[in-house]
Amino acid sequence: MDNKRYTIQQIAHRTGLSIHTLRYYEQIGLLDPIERLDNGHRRYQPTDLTRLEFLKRLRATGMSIKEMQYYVELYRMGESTLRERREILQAHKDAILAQVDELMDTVDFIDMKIERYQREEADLEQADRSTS
Amino acid sequence: MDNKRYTIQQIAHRTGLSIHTLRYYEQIGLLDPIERLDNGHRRYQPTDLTRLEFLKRLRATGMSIKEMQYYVELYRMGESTLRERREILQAHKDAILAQVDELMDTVDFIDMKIERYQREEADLEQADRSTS
DNA sequence: GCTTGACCTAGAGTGTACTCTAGCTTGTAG
DNA sequence: CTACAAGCTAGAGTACACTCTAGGTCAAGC
Repeated sequence: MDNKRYTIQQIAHRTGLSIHTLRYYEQIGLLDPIERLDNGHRRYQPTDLTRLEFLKRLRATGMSIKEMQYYVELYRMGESTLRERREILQAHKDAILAQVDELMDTVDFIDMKIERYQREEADLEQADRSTS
Repeated sequence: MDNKRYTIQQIAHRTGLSIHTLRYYEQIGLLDPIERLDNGHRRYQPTDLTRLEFLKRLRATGMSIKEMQYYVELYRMGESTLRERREILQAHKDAILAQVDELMDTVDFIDMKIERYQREEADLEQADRSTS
């Protein structure tokens, strides 16, 4: 059941990445060289899709391309790098949690500002009514 | 008590923004023109600091410079834009909460991967012990 | 009077991550 | 046979948000 193959277009749809980006990711080594048909067209495998979904999550949570390249490089080196890869993931998780903290602080901050604005808007309407 | 003034360097320290960035933010209109000494040196007021801290939060939570410029423009137009400013803040808050959801999903995802790695590391050690 | 350090402006340069273009090949449908 | 869609490569271009440089002014300290 690992025999499915996808065109670059299908992968673009499934991942939400552009065709350009998919070729770019392969070029910079985030993906292993993709299997080709005789005419040179790429045929992606399910494992490529899995990798892309993982990479997409890392990117979306602020990991840089450079860091992802390093991670993938370790992955290629095999099980001797398991520990370092785990440490990278743990560090990234910590970074995400710190991000969440900052985001939630700002949510509180914005909430206060919104409340202030709502009071001011109400005051304004009040003033309007009394002058009309 | 609104009579304090700060040099650009002091503001850089307090906000964590670089001197370059402070001048840049003023140039693109995120700050109102800063008060100057006779020799042309900027003297920042507490209100400038407040604005910067607000802008810094918006940036850190993913608002683009363009959006911030628009917000500041509305602010300059006075109370007639209160409602639109509130709506912008509410939309930004929603965007932040969506971001937090995605971040937390990825934390779960990474946690699973870390656990898997830990099991694999343990297995490896086991194998090591039995062959040594 | 000279050096030093903080500041100034205008404009050029940088890093990151894509994103697009030109020119080409190939497979299928009419 | 031709048109068209999908794909290919190498390399150029873009958007964003800074970041830095060159060349200058100015005030204070030795």
